Amino acid sequence: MLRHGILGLISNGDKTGYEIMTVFRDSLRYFWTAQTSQIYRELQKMEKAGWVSQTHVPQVGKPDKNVFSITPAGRDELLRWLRDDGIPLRFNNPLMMIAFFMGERPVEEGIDFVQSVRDALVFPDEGKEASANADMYQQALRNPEKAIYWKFTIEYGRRFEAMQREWCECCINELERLKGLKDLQRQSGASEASEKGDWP
Amino acid sequence: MLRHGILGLISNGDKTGYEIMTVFRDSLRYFWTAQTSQIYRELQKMEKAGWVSQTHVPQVGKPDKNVFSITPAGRDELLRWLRDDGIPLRFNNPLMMIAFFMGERPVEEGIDFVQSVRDALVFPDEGKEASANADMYQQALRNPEKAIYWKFTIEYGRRFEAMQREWCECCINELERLKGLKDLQRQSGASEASEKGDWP
DNA sequence: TGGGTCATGTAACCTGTTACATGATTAG
DNA sequence: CTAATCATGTAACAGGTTACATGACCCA
Repeated sequence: MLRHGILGLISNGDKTGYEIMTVFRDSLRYFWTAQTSQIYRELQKMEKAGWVSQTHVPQVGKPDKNVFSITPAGRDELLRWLRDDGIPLRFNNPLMMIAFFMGERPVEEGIDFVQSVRDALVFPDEGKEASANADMYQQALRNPEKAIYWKFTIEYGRRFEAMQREWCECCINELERLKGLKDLQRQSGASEASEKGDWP
Repeated sequence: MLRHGILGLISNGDKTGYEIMTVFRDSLRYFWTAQTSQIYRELQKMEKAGWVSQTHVPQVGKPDKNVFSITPAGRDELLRWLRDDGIPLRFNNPLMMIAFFMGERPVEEGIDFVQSVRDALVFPDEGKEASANADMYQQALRNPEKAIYWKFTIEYGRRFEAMQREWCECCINELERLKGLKDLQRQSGASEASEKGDWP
């Protein structure tokens, strides 16, 4: 996955490992993270596979750099990947792994947990995003066919975050109700209550 | 993550590696997958860490089994994890990685791609789910405080899938519009058109 | 003078995937 | 008779994380 992601970035113009790192950090971070160590390792493997070629560029006042360019074989591989590698729909979600076992803790702490999740959800300011990666936006103006998919991934992130926020609100409501029920039970003896959800 | 997930499962009752595998396969698969090879490896590490203890149980007519039980130290670790390990909100999404570079292909193939994504989204039938893991549902009846979180994770899956389906529909609409625009440009010379999205 | 940016990586480790191996019982 | 279920793993590889190391230049 990362290997092909890097290949896709280089296909939009030659890049150094450092530049690739900044694109992941500033633009793709909402769906993928990558450490420099991993990027440099993948670049070496890609060169061995013949997908990219490397040029050493001496610089003055800055460290020298290694610029990577895509080869014809790399272009073939990029298209093969996009065509043939299938659709990955299920991926591990560590947030749900934790949520699944939250019943081990008291209800009050469960409410705190879901509230922290909700508060941590802040979708990026579009103005900031634009300035963070100005050259991507420049390219987009010249190439609407690529820009449309970049917009799609941003939109996906926006919707995902909205969905999660709504989910948090419903969870908090249900947990508050359960808490109220438990408080009642602690005061009186035994009691029954209707168990109906908030869910549509 | 997986290590603590396994610990959580064992905390709800002693289990063999095989049983843990079936729970991941039948119930947790919507947010986490795990291979048997990985489960057995983690169990050995957990025993070395003192989180679980292992008992060899000879059987007749079936292979012998190793049953794992949680230790007091394991219970402490489970609660520590749930309390202190922070909230993981960003995780790599391979679907978006592919979508981001789909502009390398012709618009028609982009439409096919998004349609395949949409068609591959099928949320599990709740009736089937219930029968797949009958003992979990039995436990849920006796323990509503745990059951509520299990319901939350299922609900998250349902909402996530609905969100993705809507996203696909919007993408298809926009791509069809772009395709129409390109067809027009191919017929006549140059032309302008308003670039406004479907997005709210 | 101290922190940020540009620019490169290595080493060790942890986590996840794929492929292989065994072997009895049971249900169709 | 054949496929699935129960039940255990190992080995090799691929992918991701953490920590460390270097060094000049520029801005406050």
